[in-house]
Amino acid sequence: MSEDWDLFAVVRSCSSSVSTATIIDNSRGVDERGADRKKEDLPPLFQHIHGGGDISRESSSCNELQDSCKPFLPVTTTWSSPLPLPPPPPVVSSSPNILMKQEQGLIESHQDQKPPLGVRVFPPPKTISSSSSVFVFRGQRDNLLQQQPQTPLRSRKRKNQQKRTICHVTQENLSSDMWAWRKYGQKPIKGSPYPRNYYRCSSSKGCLARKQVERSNLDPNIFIVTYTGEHTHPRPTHRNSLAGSTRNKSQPVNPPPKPDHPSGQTVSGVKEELHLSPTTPLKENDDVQGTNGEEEVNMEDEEIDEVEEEEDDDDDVDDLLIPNFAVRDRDDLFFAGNFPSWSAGSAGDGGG
DNA sequence: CGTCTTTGACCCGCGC
DNA sequence: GCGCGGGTCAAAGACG
Repeated sequence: MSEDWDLFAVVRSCSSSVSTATIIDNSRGVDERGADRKKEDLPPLFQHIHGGGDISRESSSCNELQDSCKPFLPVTTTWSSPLPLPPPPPVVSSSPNILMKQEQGLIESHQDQKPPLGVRVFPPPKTISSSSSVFVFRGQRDNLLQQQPQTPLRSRKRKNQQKRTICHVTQENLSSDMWAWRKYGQKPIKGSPYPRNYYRCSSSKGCLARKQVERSNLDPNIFIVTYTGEHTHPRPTHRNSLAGSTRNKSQPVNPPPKPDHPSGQTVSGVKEELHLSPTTPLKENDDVQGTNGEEEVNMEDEEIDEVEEEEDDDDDVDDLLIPNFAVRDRDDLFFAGNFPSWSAGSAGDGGG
């Protein structure tokens, strides 16, 4: 039962088979998990979980997200805005419509618009549409950027306070993250048969970037990756192969803490795919975005550029809606400290 | 030796 | 104000 979670430990490395990646911005203020949760087979392409709007804008914010999700980004850049969203503010994901509790089970495909192949569009969650639930993250972005010096020992900015970027990825993509993550906790989530794993960036000691990985109760094949905080260091060109990096072979993966799920859904059936370890060394051809692999995802860099700037203006919206494809190597820009030159390759990941 | 994983406990935010 | 749940810390063990 818990073996599966070993996979979660897989936050990085692995094959670069980026096929399914859903990036959505969610706010934990909603409790829609009961929704129809229609679990449809996610297309081999990466899915986009949010209803329309200017992708350019939505994708703007999440710098970190971009970075983290980048690996998940498929080369296919399909986008569609099926939802008649109101004129999105000049900011990133200010549209409540785009926010959804994917993890909660709000996933629904807006087939009406017939999104491009591989693209999954989700209608604006009715519940979430309430500004109350949607804007829980308001003003957090700033905090994140400044909280570093102020962050108490336990920077537990509540859910509604932290900027969170949610990505839905398949197991395959799960490990496509180039960042070095270190697991620091695991907790059973109420309402979900699967526990949530907590990772923090181990590339740098002071890095505030965190990552949560949990299996979607809707589709066990989908993993919900939530990124929080920002990396305070340049993106590693290569994963540091630390001492215990590859220890997933026979590790007693933390068993899924008694599934709260009434259904008693078993994690089995997915374990097969879980063999990766969060610290698995990155493969050369994997994504190694630090150097050139990122190039693969470069589709509309320029567009991204614009968006990024816009996001800057936006204080209210901390939620990041980053379209998978939107993610590019522009990440360097979003580093807390801006490392214009780290792109050279000597990111000093080892602890730069 | 250094780093990572696992696990229990603690702390705190949020809802009632 | 209380309880629940989530997020984080810290210690022990394990691996390369």
